[in-house]
Amino acid sequence: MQEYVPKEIESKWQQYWEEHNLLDFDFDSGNQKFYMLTMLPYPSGDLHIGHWYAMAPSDCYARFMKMKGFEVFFPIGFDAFGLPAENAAIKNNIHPKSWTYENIKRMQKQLRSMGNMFAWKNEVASCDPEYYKWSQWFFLRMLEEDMAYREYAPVDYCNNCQTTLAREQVWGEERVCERCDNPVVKKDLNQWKLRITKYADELLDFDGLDWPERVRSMQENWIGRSEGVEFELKIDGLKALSFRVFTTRPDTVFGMTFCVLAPEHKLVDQITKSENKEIVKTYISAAQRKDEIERTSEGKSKDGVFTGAYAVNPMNGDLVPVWIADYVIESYGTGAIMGVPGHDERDFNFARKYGLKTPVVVVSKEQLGLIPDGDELAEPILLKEDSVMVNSAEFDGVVWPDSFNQVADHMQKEGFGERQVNFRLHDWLISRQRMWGTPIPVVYCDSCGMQPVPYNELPVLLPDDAEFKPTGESPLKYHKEFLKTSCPECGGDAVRETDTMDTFICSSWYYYAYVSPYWKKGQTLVRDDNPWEVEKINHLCPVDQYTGGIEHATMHLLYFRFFTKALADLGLLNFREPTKRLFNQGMILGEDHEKMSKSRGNVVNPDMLVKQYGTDTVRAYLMFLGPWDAGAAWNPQGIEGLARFFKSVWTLCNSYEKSTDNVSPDTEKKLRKSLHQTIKKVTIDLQNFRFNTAIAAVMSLRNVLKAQADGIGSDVWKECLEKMLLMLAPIAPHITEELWQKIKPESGSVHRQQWPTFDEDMAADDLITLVVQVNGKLRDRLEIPAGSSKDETEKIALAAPKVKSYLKGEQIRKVIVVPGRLVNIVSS
RNA sequence: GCGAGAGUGGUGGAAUUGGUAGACACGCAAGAUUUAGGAUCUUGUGCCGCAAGGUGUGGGGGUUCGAGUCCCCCUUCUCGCACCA
Repeated sequence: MQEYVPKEIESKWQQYWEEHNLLDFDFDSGNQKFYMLTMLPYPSGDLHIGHWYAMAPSDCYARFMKMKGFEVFFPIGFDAFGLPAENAAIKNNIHPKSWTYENIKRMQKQLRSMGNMFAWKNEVASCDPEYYKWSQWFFLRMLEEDMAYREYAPVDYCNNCQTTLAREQVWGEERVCERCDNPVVKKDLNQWKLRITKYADELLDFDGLDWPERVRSMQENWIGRSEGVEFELKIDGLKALSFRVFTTRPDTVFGMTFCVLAPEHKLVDQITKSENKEIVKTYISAAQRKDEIERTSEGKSKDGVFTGAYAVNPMNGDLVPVWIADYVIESYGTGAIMGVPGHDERDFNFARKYGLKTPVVVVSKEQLGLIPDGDELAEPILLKEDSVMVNSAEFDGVVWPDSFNQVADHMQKEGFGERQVNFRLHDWLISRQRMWGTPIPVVYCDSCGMQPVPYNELPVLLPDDAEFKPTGESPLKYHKEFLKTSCPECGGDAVRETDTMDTFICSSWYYYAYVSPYWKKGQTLVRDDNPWEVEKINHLCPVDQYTGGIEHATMHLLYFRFFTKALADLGLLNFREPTKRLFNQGMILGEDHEKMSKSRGNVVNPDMLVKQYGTDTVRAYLMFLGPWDAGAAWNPQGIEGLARFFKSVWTLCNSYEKSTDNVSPDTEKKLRKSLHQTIKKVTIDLQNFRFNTAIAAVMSLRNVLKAQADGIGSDVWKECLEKMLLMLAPIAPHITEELWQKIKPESGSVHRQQWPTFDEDMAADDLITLVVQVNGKLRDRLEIPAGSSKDETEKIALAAPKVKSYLKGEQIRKVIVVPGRLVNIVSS
């Protein structure tokens, strides 16, 4: 028999499967569908080991489900818009389009070398006009429904990348750009936004979703729902002027000794007394000049300035000074707060710094007898549960949560406040001042204002001849043919929007695009179109199992849920969650346990590994490294173990041709038992994405086979080999196909076989190892029949000589028997 | 600070409901085979000890006949959020 040479068989089978449509999705199969989805890759130009780590186990699961009898849809595509293409364009003087399509071509080849059962016929690339015309179409529909809107607003802007950034693209305390690590600044621009906040509450509802707790809590945290009260404060002496504050602790309102407005607050100018103008102006311009780094990293010390104005506490008529301070953020809540220093850490620090009073208005029940003096507080009282209101007029003695409700009711009744739910989540800012993205399909006319591009003019195409210079502005701004157009309303001169969409738009609906790729290709679109084949989308979606990296927990995974809900409300989908089940794989790290990067020199090249070991070994090793969700550090030596394993599987299968009718019943039994135990373990493990232990179980079966070599040629031996190949088929599709064709060519592809089943009785041991402990310490192990009763077990254990010696002279006080497992003898 | 998760041999990692700690692999050691190297095979391998035995899952305490697993305290690490009112 020939040697196992992976590269000779792998490309052969890849080609064979594709040419014979062996793994294609068949709508008419009658089998239950299973939509398996792995996050679509960005075509960076080289398939990284991280892609393998994400996709190989995913493919294994898809193949496993196929063998289990499901009709599996496992598509792939490319998230092909984005900044790297533009940077490459500027650097190499090449159009981002050419750069991107060259990369896609290269990556297609690399992806094919993985041997995944990808549905290549359903492939999409988001930079294809036939793809992004639908992104534009969705935008127009959302615009009609007021789900998209334009707003002049301060935005995070990266001077280096010359673009606005969504909040989640700004990282860390230093507030740096996620791409280039440069500090982000604030800039006022007219921006397009999508009303994701409309779905804030629904996005918090994870009912019926089998998602990792981690992602759920990250999303909850991100959405940041908080229940409170919003109420109005009038400015003393300027009764027409008022501002609103949001608080989650209305029960502490009697402890308000000042108010704080964010420096950007609209009212600041109007209420500032002339004698305070100078200092306020200085403070504001200082705050503006400070970039975000300074503003947040300044030791969190609270500073601010007094405006000279006073506000009226609507509960008791008290006058409180109005300050401005940059610890209050314009974009959260109302951009203004009530300062209750007795019961809030930040307010406390602020009050102590500026000599403001810090009265106590809620205490614990224990403190009721001796209410602390506010002036002597060393720190604020942050108690909420079971807190009791004091120094609060008619509300004295009211206990949380009644205290919240009674004050809220009072405010509502008196008409100056009401209950309010606040979210940290902001509307999704989708404008990007970049060229390589989906053009936002609107035009601006001098006389008619903003006008949507008519549906039948979609797509608004990106020019192929834009010039890339490092000017910092979108090349679309200088491209006359693109820029200049006519108004769809009046026919007069108009200019196109030159901003493009955030690429998270593309990835918010790609899994629906897969179902009917390039649907209505070349056709003129109308408003009432369906963006996909309705029967197909309803049959295949939602996605049954989604897998991908945890890094997308609050961005992509939130946006794609939002998009599904929005599209459902547009009547385009009949479900509201894109996927019920999500699994996040961990990250693959370098040998040094650090993130892989070129600068560290710890990057592992999958192409080299494939060349050396073959695809099957690389796939299997990645799955063997550890639990998939935990991630793993690359260990260059470990892969040898998998290479050896497949070699030995190959060698073992040579014995298939041999035959014998001279096998001991003992060997036969051992083999059969191991086989069924292995099938059971592998089936359960694969179901739960525990690839590492599944592979370990097959390795154990291999070890048993080697130890029972006298069984070679027997029927059960052959059965073990066959089923071992079936179990390995999803893990190592090529070698198993090759060997399967050697031993059972008449049955067709190994990947079209039924997943092996197991029999509990066959898997059961008939002898078990009984552990005998004396006073909790292991003293002996005995082989006893599996079905032994409690009494029998106890008798056997007590009779064991070793045990007896430990019990000499001792009195037995208690005997604990766990049938089938252990006996623990407790002696005096 | 808040939230989530994790600390098990030289290494990656296994351990149903609390019931044999270290499966499976890597590495290492000895041996076999080989002209040599490589490859392959066999055996061994938590730590201390010649052995009997003792000891052992980040540290400390507790519950229990019995704890890697449950409870309390501490500690270290990773990730996410962070002046959110």
